[in-house]
Amino acid sequence: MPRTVTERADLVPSIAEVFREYGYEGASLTLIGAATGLGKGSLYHFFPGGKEEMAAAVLAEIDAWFETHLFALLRDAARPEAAIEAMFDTVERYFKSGRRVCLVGVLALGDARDRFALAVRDYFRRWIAALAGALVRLGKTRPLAVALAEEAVAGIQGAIVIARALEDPRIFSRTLERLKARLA
Amino acid sequence: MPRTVTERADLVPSIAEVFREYGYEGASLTLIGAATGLGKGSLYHFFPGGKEEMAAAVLAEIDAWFETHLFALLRDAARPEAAIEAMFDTVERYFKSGRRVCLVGVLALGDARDRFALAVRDYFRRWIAALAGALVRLGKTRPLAVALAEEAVAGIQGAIVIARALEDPRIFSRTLERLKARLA
DNA sequence: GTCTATAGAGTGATAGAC
DNA sequence: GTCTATCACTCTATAGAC
Repeated sequence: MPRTVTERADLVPSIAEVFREYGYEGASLTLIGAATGLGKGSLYHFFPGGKEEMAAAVLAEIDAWFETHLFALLRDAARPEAAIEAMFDTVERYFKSGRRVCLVGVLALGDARDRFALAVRDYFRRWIAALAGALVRLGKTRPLAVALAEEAVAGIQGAIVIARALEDPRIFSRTLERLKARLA
Repeated sequence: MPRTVTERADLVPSIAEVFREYGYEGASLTLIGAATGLGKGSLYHFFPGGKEEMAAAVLAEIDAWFETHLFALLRDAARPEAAIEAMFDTVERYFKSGRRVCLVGVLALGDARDRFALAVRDYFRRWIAALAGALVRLGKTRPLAVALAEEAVAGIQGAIVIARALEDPRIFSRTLERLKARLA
């Protein structure tokens, strides 16, 4: 049997897509095995905690991605205006115009929500806080900035739901444009 | 063996809560049996198509509820302004300030989405169309009315996600207030 | 007897754990 | 790959209303 060395980190993106497509309950180890090309034995070698540890690893990776590609930029940008503009572009591309769901949002709605409640809450809190901070630096009062940030982040999540429901990616892009205009 | 006569329609609300709480995959017949107090025999007597028929019945009931309590009012109201105001009140109460998820939205995101795609698409289409119609009668141009209706319905779905994620019902009510103001 | 509502043991398949 | 638990579902049996 060949010994093709695999890194745990290399598995996470494949596993993430299975969770996104089938949800936490629907993502069976068989599906995850097929997506990664690994047997159950190998999967348990990398993730002794089983399915729950796999989902936690996926969540951590998503969180890290958003932290570096979105939240940090919103917090540190010299020009908050440009950072907000970039945020919407990044979101548009990341969620593939609503064809790709937000796994964090799916977990928030689903039955496994209690298991990942901390990570889910933290992700959305930090997104809203980072966006609100950028808006404050744009000259908005703090209460208004927080309100607008909440509206934008909720709007993005809702746009994913509606785009999937109507099977129409254009409504996702359209909604993002409107949300962007609300922040200006 | 007691013969306590049950109506199929009486079972649907209990089954609905199981689907809402556990999702389509997570809602096992054991859970549904416990929630309804019925054995598998009875469940299959009322729903020969099994779990899928149960979910379809739940979706149909939700659809009918929204049709009479929301969509019809938006379409027929003499005063569209009042109907829109009432819509937000009804939504606030129906979703229990975001503590109760929207099963239609959950199904739109989940893996069983293809099975119920028609019903899900129809529900959101009719909601957006009814709200847009009311906005037109309020004097908005049709394109603006459609844009605002899309934004409001997506915003409601997003507010549910965020309220669940942050475990904070107040953000749901707050977001609904802001969405209402956007339509005025 | 017949029909309807009920219960639940038993089916094979597949789940996640190891 | 092997394990046990659980899945959706089938089937037989039964009680009572007509």
